[in-house]
Amino acid sequence: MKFSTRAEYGLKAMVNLAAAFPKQKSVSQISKKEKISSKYLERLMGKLRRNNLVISQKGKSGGYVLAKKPESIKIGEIVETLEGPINPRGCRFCRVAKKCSASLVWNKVEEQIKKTLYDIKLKKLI
Amino acid sequence: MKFSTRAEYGLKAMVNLAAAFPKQKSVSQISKKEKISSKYLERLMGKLRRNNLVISQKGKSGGYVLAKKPESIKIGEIVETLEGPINPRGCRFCRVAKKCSASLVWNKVEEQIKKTLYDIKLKKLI
DNA sequence: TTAAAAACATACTAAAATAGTATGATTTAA
DNA sequence: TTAAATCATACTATTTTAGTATGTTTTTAA
Repeated sequence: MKFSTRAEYGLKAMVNLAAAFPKQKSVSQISKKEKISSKYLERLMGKLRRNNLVISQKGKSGGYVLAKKPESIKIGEIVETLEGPINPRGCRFCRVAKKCSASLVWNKVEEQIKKTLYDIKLKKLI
Repeated sequence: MKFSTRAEYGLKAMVNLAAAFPKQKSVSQISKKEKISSKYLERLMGKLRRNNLVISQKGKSGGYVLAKKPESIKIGEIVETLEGPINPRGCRFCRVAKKCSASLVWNKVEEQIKKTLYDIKLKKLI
């Protein structure tokens, strides 16, 4: 039961952008600072852009800016963008038939994780 | 961010044993009921046994019994036995140096998940 | 005008985790 | 004494994740 490292990488990148906000930062700046493979981070930024969490500017002296203010970006948005939906256990049987005995547990956990992640705003992590 | 299916399988098996408690049940009975590969389930039961959550009886008409009453077995014990410790993100840098910006998030999530899983008792899932 | 530095796209490879199988030994009650 | 159970361990297959490679496109600053 772990988050993937891409969630960690992406979150760190977003914290960097939050600290620079409303100025932009390039992938190479962030990757140096956080010691993340820049090519890998580039791809993660693409996902964040397609999910409207950041805005990119191409060309020399380009980079990324947050698409919204740091205080209105929820950590949950970032994590779910990079990892896919938080869904602690999607029991294949539960969906077609009645709920299984375990679903009470998974649902409760899902609720708690989401509550936590959507309650914390990016600004808090700067 | 998901639990593994072995956690699901193991939990279902434990619910079966809880329903039968204090009688025992064999792996083949449980695997048929829950449609889980019996060989795979066998191995999971081994883990649960080594963690003192169930007691086994070998030989013909053998099987497994819960080692404790269903109302005193916490779901967290089962899940952590099968999946390893709940540790949403063990940032390798955080351990050696100061906390990184993300650790506030992971710690909060860890706390919430553990609270949830250790609060629910096996008896509730029967 | 042009070269450098950035985003963007996509295919590929490597590594790790997970699920599941195979084989067989040991135990015990019917 | 045999059938049915646990137990142990090694192996294989699949899936997910991380990371690399090879470019193309865009834009600005020199």
